[in-house]
Amino acid sequence: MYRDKTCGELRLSDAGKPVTLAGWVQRTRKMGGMTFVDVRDRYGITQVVFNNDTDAALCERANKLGREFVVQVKGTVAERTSKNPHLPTGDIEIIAESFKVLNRSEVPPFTIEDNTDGGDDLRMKYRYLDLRRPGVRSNLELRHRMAFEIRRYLDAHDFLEIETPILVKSTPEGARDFVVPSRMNPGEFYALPQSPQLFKQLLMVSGFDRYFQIAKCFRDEDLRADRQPEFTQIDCEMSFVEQEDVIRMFEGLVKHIFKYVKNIDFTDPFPRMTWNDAMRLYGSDKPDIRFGMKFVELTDLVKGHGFSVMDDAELTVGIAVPGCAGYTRKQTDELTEFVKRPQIGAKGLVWVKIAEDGTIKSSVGKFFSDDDLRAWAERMDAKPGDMLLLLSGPAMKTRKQLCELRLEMGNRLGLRPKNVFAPLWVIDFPLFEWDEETQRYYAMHHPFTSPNPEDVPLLHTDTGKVRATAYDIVVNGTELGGGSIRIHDSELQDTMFELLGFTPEKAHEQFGFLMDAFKYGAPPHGGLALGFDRFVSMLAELDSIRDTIAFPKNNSGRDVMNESPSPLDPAQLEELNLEVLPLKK
RNA sequence: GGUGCGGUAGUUCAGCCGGUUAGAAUACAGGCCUGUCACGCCUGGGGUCGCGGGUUCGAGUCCCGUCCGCACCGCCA
Repeated sequence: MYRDKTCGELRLSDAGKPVTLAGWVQRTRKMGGMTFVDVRDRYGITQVVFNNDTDAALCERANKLGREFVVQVKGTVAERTSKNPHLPTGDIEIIAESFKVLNRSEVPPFTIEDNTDGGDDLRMKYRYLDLRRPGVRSNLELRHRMAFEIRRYLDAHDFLEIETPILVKSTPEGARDFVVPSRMNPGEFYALPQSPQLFKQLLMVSGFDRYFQIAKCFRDEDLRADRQPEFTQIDCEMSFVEQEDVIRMFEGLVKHIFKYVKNIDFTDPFPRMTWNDAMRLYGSDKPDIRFGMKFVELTDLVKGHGFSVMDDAELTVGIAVPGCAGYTRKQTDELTEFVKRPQIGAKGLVWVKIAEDGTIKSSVGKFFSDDDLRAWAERMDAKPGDMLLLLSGPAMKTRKQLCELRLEMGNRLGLRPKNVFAPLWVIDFPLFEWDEETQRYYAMHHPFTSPNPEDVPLLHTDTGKVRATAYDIVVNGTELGGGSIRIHDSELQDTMFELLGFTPEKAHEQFGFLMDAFKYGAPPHGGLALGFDRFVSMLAELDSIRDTIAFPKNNSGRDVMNESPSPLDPAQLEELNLEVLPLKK
């Protein structure tokens, strides 16, 4: 036994007890005649005190301890004469009687503290040291706790946790696959799953009724702060359910997590919004409803005043920004620059300031009278002191641009606090999405999503209008997860493949096993998957999912700690019957 | 594939319109200090200014290229 207590558990009531602690040296403070050593483990920090009067040789040895040395300390718990209220163990200290250096440490390249002096890159290179920091550790503790509560909730609702394969068949639809060569089958490849979608549907055919898995998924696409090439989904599927059943079950799960992990109670049902409304009112299929500034369309009001930008535009749409009538020229210029950035791509921005005294200033005074502008303000329900911001252009593009501007204004006004959570179901997604480039329809969700039964007659006549039985759960403008009721009828599935441009042969080649399975009594079924990393980062109030993952990849998909990916040994390539082409310049 | 920002002591950063010996903080080492807990004080060591080229009498600074990191757009059914 290296220890009988941890560095986080001793309290005043333990005073007088002999203890043995083990941990890392957080810091030493040499006061001359005495030396304080903070010893840290996963559970906390305990101060150990060495006194020159008591044991000069021991104190001298303690003075030689460096940061992150691993030590074992034997001593007696004692009440401190000067307590530290910032530390749970701050009422006591260990009066050292002996100690052993279990291992030495080189000076770490950054400080092992919450406010570390290390940059992201360096922290990733020495991730094992970074993980010693309390902040990162508590993120992983939160992650564990959430996984535990997810299992507890789903188990209580009769879900079975079933593992599905990691080596699967490659499907060119959707995201790019990570690919694994098969040695035993030269020239053939597995793919890593983008999700266990097909397997969970097969489990429903097998009668498992309720399945879940906290599943690793893989997508070979470019990364972002909230996107990793391997990530984790809470993947679920249920039989004999309709949309309402799935929504109820997983609203319950999300509420359960908030309650038991964050102690936040959502008493009311989560609000719901159709995809159409989300696009019209927020310009996004994942609106952040922590704050207002809903879109108001002004196309009819602004036409015919000689302002060609608005006259020619398919859509003019605006938001009323509360309390910003005092914005300076510099600030409105900044906003104009913001929307003109290539990432957003607006041509310009129209602003109207409605001062508290009712006077109006705008960037379009040449074309519109104050009365015209007051009519805008009225429709937008703007109050004195507000500023209107308007964009014009092609409808969908302009909505997307205004969505970015709305979020920017929300940030500027502090309306997006990380500790406030606003969940929302977005429903009635379109089933298909038209792609201009390839001139064909794609499944907006995936090809197994069932159409809304009311819209089935439109499948061939008005394909783009068909709604899906699909739903997303959105929290604070982040897509936390989504799902759908699946097609369980092989005839309808054939129709879907046909509309998506699959020949029967192609469909059979890729999804034949699923279509075959559906011939043998597939129950009606549906499900949902939640992005676990995002969920954790949301509850940890982080912007990036990186610090919710023990060993994440960097922006270019590299693990800078172990320097992967890396070239293969020629012998390995030979064995796999593979050849690497010369790299393109 | 594209856009923006960044790369200077171990680390985080400053370094102006190109100018003489490149700074600060922190970390580290040595010394002093008996109640500290971001201890304090004194001293010290520490730099291929990412890399390559160019302009110039002279480049950390300007230009071109390149590599790396971060954020974003495209992409992510």
